[in-house]
Amino acid sequence: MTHTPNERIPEGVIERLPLYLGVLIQLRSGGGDTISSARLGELTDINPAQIRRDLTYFGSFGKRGVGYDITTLVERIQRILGADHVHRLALVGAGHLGSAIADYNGLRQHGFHVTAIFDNDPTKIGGHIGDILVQDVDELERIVKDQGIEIGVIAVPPAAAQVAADSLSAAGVRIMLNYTPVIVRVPAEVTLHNTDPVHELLHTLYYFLEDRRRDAHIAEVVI
Amino acid sequence: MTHTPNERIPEGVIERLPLYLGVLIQLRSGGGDTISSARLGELTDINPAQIRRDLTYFGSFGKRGVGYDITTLVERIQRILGADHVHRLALVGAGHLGSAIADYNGLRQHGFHVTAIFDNDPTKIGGHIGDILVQDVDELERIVKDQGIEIGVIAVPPAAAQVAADSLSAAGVRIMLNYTPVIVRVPAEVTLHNTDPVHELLHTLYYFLEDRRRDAHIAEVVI
DNA sequence: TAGATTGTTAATCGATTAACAATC
DNA sequence: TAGATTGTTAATCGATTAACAATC
Repeated sequence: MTHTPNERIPEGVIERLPLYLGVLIQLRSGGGDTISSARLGELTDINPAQIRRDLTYFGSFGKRGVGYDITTLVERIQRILGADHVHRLALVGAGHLGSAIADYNGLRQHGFHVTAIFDNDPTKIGGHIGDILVQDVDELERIVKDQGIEIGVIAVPPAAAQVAADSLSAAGVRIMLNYTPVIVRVPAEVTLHNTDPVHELLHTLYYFLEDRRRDAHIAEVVI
Repeated sequence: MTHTPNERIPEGVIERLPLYLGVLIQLRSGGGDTISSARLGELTDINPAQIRRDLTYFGSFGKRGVGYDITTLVERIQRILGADHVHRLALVGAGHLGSAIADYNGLRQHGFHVTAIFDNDPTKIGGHIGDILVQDVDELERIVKDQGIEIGVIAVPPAAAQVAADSLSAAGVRIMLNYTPVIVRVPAEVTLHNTDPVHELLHTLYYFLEDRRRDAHIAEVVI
């Protein structure tokens, strides 16, 4: 074991682990027992050498000549990512986006339990999403503290994003997902992740256009 | 101009451009006229040298000693990303997620027009989301072709994801966003982007836990 | 002219991958 | 033993950043 636990783990590794995990869980439920890095590479479109390299940051989980035991690998990756514990989650915003997130079964499968939902719209407060009560944002700080909620998901209109982030910070939440296009400011102790469908569309569009430009260029050269 | 148009552009650059664009549009609507890379760096948490480097892949848009003209820079980045044209978009899935995307104003601001929405649920077909009619997925291929839709967004339950992708491919869609945890297979000519909230949560959780582990370690050393 | 800030180079840093010895 | 596949090294490749000359 040359593995140094204090070595810095590249960001890319942490982005790929959830991908491996998803495929492995699917394989496990399909009754698979072992898998090679070559096969996992095919299923995820990732270079097998990279998969092996990624895993060795955390230890050696495979058997030479055989491959990786799927169940063991799932457990190891879950432990690495913190998905071996239940994490309570508060949703701010009970609109369509909030509902979509609350209804998404994948969360619970990975230990993320939506425990509270907040909104400021009196017509929504008191209602339910699934079987979770929608509560007043004014109660957020108290309820989040009481229930020991660690994660906040911001699914409100853009204008309300910063306020939501501030309430969550005040309530002691240290992990936030922001589904708003707004750049939200949070204290240093908060780990924040932003997702904006527009960014993803623009990003994808660029690569599509680049392909088309390249094809056009080739056509030109041929003519 | 040392700028070689055929030089390969790093992925990271294309991920940052939409971020710059968002901030610049905000600044423009706030009445700003020029901005320095230093200031833009503060607003986006990105190193100013990197911002300048990123932009020079596409030309030199600034004035030494002055900075960048905001309006010009917005237009340049929009052109680079393809956001200077209207792109028609079809939404597959009229549930909460589909509704959230259809209602999101940011899309239209960047030239993405949701032109058609499809579902297979008879109770949804014939209804409206905003002012867009929900149509039968069986009609997808014909309608997408007729309307010249270029982009497909998959917002269906996981079990229906591959079918949705296949229909979109058959209809000639070359850009897809998959909001499903399923790994969807598409022909080589399709540019696909995947988003899964679970991946984002796991990713964010890891960094949070890492911080906490580091703090614990420091505390240990101090004691 | 003095001050500011870009554009660009070169150095540094980090991530990916090919190759192969270890070993099941 | 022969075949397979990991774990690990070292080479390659690519991205970030500091530094500074160019120039507004």
